[in-house]
Formats: sequence, C-alpha cells, structure tokens
Amino acid sequence: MAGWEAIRTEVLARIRSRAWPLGTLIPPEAALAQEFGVARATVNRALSELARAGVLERKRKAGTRVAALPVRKATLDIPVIRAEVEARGEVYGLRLLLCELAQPPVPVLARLGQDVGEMLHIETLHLASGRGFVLEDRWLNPAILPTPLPDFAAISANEWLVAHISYASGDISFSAEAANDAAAAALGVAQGSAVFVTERCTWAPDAPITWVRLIHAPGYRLSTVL
Amino acid sequence: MAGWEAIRTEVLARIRSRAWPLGTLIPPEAALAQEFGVARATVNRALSELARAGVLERKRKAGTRVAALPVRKATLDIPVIRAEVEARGEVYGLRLLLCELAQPPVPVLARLGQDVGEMLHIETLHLASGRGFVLEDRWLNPAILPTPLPDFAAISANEWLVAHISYASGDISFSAEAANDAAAAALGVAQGSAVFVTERCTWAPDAPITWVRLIHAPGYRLSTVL
DNA sequence: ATTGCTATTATGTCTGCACATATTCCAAAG
DNA sequence: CTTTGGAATATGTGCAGACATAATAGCAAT
Repeated sequence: MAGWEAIRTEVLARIRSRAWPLGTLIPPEAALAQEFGVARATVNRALSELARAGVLERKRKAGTRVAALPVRKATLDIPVIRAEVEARGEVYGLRLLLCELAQPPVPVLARLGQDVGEMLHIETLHLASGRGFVLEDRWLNPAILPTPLPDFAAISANEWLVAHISYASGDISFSAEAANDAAAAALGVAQGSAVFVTERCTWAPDAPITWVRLIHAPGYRLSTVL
Repeated sequence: MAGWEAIRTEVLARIRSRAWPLGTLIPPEAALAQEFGVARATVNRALSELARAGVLERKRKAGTRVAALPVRKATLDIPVIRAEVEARGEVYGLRLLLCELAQPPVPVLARLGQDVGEMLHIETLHLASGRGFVLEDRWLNPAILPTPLPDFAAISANEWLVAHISYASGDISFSAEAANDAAAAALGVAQGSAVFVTERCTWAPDAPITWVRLIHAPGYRLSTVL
C-alpha cells in the first residue's frame, strides 16, 4: 500500500462500502498516514484529489468529511472549433458572414456589464466537410485588436482569440433553443429545430474581451466522463 | 515571490505577455525553482495546476510546453435535482409516473453495453414550485436494489442513488432535442419545444447501475465559470 | 540506412520535517 | 448567562533530498 493513487482508491472503497458513511468525519491525515504507512503528504495528496472531485469536504481544524449530498464535478474540454471538427475526421471550413463595427444590442451589453461603445460584430459559419457545423455570433472589443485587423475570413475569430488573447477568465453556459430563421438558414436545417447553444463571455482584467454565441447544428453532443 | 499560487500567477503572466509564446518549451522545474528561490516541489505544484487547467502540456523528459491550441477545461457541478431546485429558492416536488420491471429497449442496452435482463423502469417528474422542471427517464439494474424496494414516490431515484450507490464512474452527455409528445405533456410545454437533455450512464466495477435521461424544461441553462 | 541499446534528462512521486492558518472548544472574565 | 480570549488541533503549504519512470537523443552494430 503505497502511492497516493492507492490511498485514494482505498479511501474511495471505504466510502463505497459505507465503512465511512455519507456525512461522517473520517480520521485525520496523520492517523491515516500511520495506518497506511506513508507520509502525511501522500495522504494529503489523495484526500485533496477526492475533495476536488466533490467526494470529500475538507475544512481546517474541522477535519475531513464524506460529502453528504455529493455534487459530482465533471470536467469539460472546450476545444477550438477547428480542432473539434478535425477530431471527427472531417474537413474544416469557414465562411465569414459579417464583420462590421456596430453598437451591441442591450442583451449583449448586459452580459458584458460595461459599455465600451461600438464593437466588432462578427458572424462566422464553421463547416465540417462542407456542411454547417456551428454558427458563431460574436461581439469583440476592438480595443484589444491590432491594426490592421486580422483576416477573420482566413482564421476564425474563435481561433485568433485563443492564439492571441489566451487564458482570460470568463463564464460559459449551455442551453437548448429553437433555431431562428437566420440560424436555420445558415446551418441548413428546418426553422425551429432544437439546437444546442453555447454562450461565452470573456474578460480581461480591466475590460471585456468578447461575447460569443455558438449555435451548433442539430445532433451535437457535449460529452465527458464522470 | 513565494507560494505556489504566486508562481502560478507569474507563469501565467509570462504566457499572457508572450514572454513564453504558445507552443514553446519553458525552462525545466529545477531552473524555475532556482530563479524564483523556491523548492522544486513548489514549482511542480504550480505547473501541475496549470497543466490540469489545460494551459500547459507536460511530458516526462520532453519538458513542459505552453499549449499551442489550448483546450479550455471547465468544471461543471452536477447537483442532485432537489438541491438544484431549492438553490433557486423554489419548492421541490416529485411525481412518480411509472415504476415497473421491463426489458430495456435496444438503445439503452447499447449504451449500457451489457444485458442484465429485465430492469426497473422509472419515470419521475421533478417539480419546481409546482411547475414541471425535469422529466427523468431511468432504467435501473434491480440487482443493486434492496428488498423491499425504496419508495421512489417519496425520494427520487436520482437522490436515492447518490445516497446509496455513491461515487460510481460513468459518462454524461448533453444535447438539445425537440420535446416529444410525452415529454411535452409532462412538462406542460408545446410539443416540439427545444429542450435540454442530459444523458448519464453509470457503472459499478462489474455491472451497470443505471442509465438515465433528464429532459429539462425550456429555459434551462447549465453554466460554469472558466 | 535502419535498428537497437544506453545514457541522459525532465517530470512524477515519496519521505520527513517544519511552520502557517483556520476553526473549534473550553475556560475565564464580565 | 453571555462574551471574550486563548489553547488545541486538523489541514494547507513549504523545504530539501531521494528515487522512479518515461522518453529522447546519440551511438553502435547490423
């Protein structure tokens, strides 16, 4: 019995077997370290991992307890659209539908929380083997862009951003909606079809970077393992 | 400059500032440890964290490089439905629509990958302040259930499972679909409405536990911060 | 030119110790 | 009885050193 993964497995087994029922306090790290014959740091590594997964709840001094109403935490991978298409073995394509400066509509302003005046409005249709895959509707803060503007007909705004404004913070949400006329036409599906929508809002430390809505073609699935 | 979070911040700053461009190899842990005046373990902690977030890619001997096409990793919290309803400040309710032993249909068998004979088919409508919130369609391996059966009209199968079969592994996927007749009627929405669907498949080490499809009422959003 | 072995090297993990920090609990003071 | 102020304690984080492991790169033999 050595290695933090072995410890993690053993702890999980005890939880599953109800040796440590839901909601109960488990022995402190020092005790477990002695029992398993490893250093406390090793136990700590294992328990921290389980806490990150939502299986355990830890508080200083209070000790470690088995989560009573476990909140499963799943990790989603959010790749660049081109990578996603190519991972399916399809040919990626891109069509720039719109690229102009304009005043963003109120809902977009509300999500960004700040008015920076006119923003660059970009609409891009991403293609997988020629068929519509994702319709991207983006509002971009022009202050963060270089002059001259990148050629968004050659590289999607999506990809340009991850390559140049990387690792900003933001939020993301997923929902189901009925495709409106424009989206249905662009994706080549019936108007009113159920489509999977990803909405993302990205911030630099001081100013908004971008708000984007990705409308995925019907049949799209977002998956992960638990 | 001490503490692994400070190191993480500094490394992120260098990536953002292009001091370490995308795709390049960064100095080995030992060098960074010396530069920052901390132990290698501290640098390791910081870099590992960034690797988990998808900002860095690490390989033994090959070294650590800044991810070229960063795959953002977002963590989703998947709570028990009752907790989700109550977190919105609404009153949780539950209606058991169906509970019977039956042979699961082929698509369900395919997802489970194994035929264990008849399974318990449970349909539950979860209510938020009296309105339909989620329609749960579940197939449950009866071998894992106690006798007599739990009262699924009082506690939802969803909740009974997390409390009794906790921490199994599985996969989960999200999609958008048009509500069929039954779902539309149960949720009280127009037939064909776009609904958000969560599909989960859970396994014990040896046998399947459950397959479940959650059809969320229109307007449902799944969100997280990046 | 190709294949196969080996040395090198960067990360992964462990140990044992130490101190920091948060939080509970109990006791003393008001 | 309530409040306040330690003291105790469990986790968080740090350090230095060591060995394990994986993968590359270079050299040698075919």
